[in-house]
Amino acid sequence: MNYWLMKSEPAVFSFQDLMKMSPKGEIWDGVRNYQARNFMREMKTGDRVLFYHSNTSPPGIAGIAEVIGEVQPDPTQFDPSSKYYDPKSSRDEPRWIAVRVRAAQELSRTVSLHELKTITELESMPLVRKGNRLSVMPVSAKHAQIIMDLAATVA
DNA sequence: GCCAACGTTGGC
DNA sequence: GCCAACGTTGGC
Repeated sequence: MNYWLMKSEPAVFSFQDLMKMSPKGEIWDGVRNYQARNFMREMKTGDRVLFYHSNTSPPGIAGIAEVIGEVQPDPTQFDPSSKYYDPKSSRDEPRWIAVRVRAAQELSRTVSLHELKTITELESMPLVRKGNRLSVMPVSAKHAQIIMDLAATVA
């Protein structure tokens, strides 16, 4: 079982929104970055996802989600009415993929980016590095555990 | 709203 | 293949 981090703007889709979708979860589509896509390809059922709220105040880890089902072609790439439509993609050779996730664990509090930046052991996390814009990234089991332990403590 | 960082596009 | 121009992300 591997850990990942995925970013979402809570004004668009929040962890609370995902919880409302239980137990079916929601398809995570619209990823249009090759590096992020390549990470998604490695996702397996049961993998855990740190659900990160971006573009909000404060940004931070809002909950834990879980990958369910296999990685699949992102249906929005074939839909001309979707803002994620990609005319260069084809059903024979889909360019983009999506994955279904569901809420797995509610955290007792959000762990803010600011707080993560104060933890020495998390210095090597891409997330806390300046200028990082990747929306999907792997997280080591050790880092994931540190973050979940943090969430269980009082801020 | 600002802007740094980064990815993509396309002319050459 | 280079790189300027442009668009997007996302913290602040």
